[in-house]
Amino acid sequence: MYPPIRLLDHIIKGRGTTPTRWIRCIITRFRTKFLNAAAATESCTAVNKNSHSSSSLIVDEFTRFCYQRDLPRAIHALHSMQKYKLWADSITYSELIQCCLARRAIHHGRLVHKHLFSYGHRPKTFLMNILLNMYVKFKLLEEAQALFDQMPDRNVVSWTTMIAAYTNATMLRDKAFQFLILMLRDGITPNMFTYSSVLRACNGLPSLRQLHSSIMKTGLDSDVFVRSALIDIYSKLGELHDALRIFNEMVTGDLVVWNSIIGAFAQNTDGDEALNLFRRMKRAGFLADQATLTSTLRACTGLALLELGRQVHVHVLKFHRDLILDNALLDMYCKCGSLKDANSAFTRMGEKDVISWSTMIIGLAQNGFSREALQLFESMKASGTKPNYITVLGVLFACSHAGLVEDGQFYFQSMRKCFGIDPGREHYGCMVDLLGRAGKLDEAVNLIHEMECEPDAVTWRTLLGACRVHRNTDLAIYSAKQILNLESKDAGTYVILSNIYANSQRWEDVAQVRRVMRDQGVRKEPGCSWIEVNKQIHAFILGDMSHPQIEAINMELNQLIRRLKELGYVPDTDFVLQDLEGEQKEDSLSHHSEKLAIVFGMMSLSREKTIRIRKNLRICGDCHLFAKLLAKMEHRNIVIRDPVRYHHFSSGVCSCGDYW
DNA sequence: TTAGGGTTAG
Repeated sequence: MYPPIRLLDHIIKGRGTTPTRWIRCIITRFRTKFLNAAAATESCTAVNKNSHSSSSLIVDEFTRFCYQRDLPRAIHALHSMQKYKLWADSITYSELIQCCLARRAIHHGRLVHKHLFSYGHRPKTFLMNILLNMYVKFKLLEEAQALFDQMPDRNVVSWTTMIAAYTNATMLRDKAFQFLILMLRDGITPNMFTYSSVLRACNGLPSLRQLHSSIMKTGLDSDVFVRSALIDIYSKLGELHDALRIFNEMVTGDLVVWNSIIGAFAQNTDGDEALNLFRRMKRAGFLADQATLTSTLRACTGLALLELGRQVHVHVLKFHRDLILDNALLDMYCKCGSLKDANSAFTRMGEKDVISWSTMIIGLAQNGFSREALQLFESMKASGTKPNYITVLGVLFACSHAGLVEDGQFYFQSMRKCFGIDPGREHYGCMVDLLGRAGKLDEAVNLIHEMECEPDAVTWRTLLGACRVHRNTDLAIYSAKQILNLESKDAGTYVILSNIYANSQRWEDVAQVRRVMRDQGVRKEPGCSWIEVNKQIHAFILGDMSHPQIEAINMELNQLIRRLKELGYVPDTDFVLQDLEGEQKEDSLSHHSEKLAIVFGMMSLSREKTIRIRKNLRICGDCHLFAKLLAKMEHRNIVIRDPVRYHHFSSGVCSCGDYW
């Protein structure tokens, strides 16, 4: 027998002493934890031998059922106690309430609450806190608040429970701060529990810095919970330097703090740093858990590192099924453009939630399988999973990227009625895209004017993109001006505007745009493409000659272009964003970063391997044509991921059907 | 004896 149990048995059997009910409960609880329910029952029976009154028997029986976690019997016994106006001790009730929580039995929880307050009886603060926590965990904040208002004595736990409750309710985060102030006015000192909760409620740097300095004064910033909350909130507010500084100041880690900092970089699209930290963590001797792997997968997803992602997948298999991790794995395969792996991961999932379905729908749509995405959406509805804001966005995205105008309009018009989702700015954006791509520019403009919320720069950029495709100069200039009113330093828009003027030979306007760009210090982000070869990431930037094999790559590229021209390839110079002429125009196109990356991939990877490229800007028409023809001529599979979607090139065609 | 931090889809 576990040694402390012997000692407890010694106490229980008593040598003449009768343990108080409180001690007996502790013993029963101890036995439940370390032995089993039968042993707990045995110790209750041992206690009962000393009890003679029937009321004591009823209470003891209730106690036993509570510790055995036999909810129906415990509730049944509770009714008897209620009839005889009997009460058990606080710890027994706390066991019962925890049991109600675990079984999601709110009805029984409310019954216990009623019992505790019947006949003018008032439970201790400790027990009221347990009840408070129960309502919070059931997300019944109004009931929690009502109970809190009734409490004659509120201690630091009562206040912290409410603060944590409001922090978790995103819409009510301001209340968490108000409660901290009220708590201080009430003379209650916050502790590490309070701070680790309230930190997440900070919505801006000033409030965070102020709170951080109060925490520093108490010295509680050394607490690991407070520290990881600090790292997390600084990174969520985009202050990664502060997050990393707090992390580095730490003397010893624990796993969650590592997870905080890895998650911070993975979410802030700095996957490289996240992966570096992951390696550092492993060197420091920590074993990754589900949260670590989820963040690591997200970093792979952001960087489109399929091979590394597959390695993480091997680690994932060592763990029990975890829905969040499974979803991250699914997204990784979708975003790395490997739909085959994504499909098998999706099929193998034990449990699927709205995120799993949405990830797969969006993944299919982005990879050019719009019809399949819509079919999956129908299966999702049939499975009983309710679509949300993002699911519908994925569905509309699928329609707009395949020119399915009627389907898109149907889903858009029925989303409120069928799924109870109000169309947001992003849904309108998808519709503007859908109509714009299909050449229905007037309808797209009308829709923008009908929007229930203000259009933003993204909405206008969508329209501008459609204007470029359908060569509507006037509307393009109008859209560009709308964008620049909202975002005066948007480099891409200036470049497009100057290009539109150049195509219309309006050289004075071109000069004017260039002048504004110079005066405002606007610089266009250079095109950059990445490719993973032998676990190394190779970056190609337009105009950058630093890659060690750049000369060989350029020679190979020029040769390929010559051979493609013999087969009828004509560079599409419409995409040149400068007012250059003839040969020069063609030359600036021929060194777009994705072309360099593709050629490098061809030189480095065996023919059966897919060449996978990720790039920071959208692919231009000329590179698209180049990739299609090259895929055919060289019998290669090429996948290019741009910031919006994927292009799978094979046998001279692209999965996007030249519609993007 | 009760309360706290990190992980997934646009």
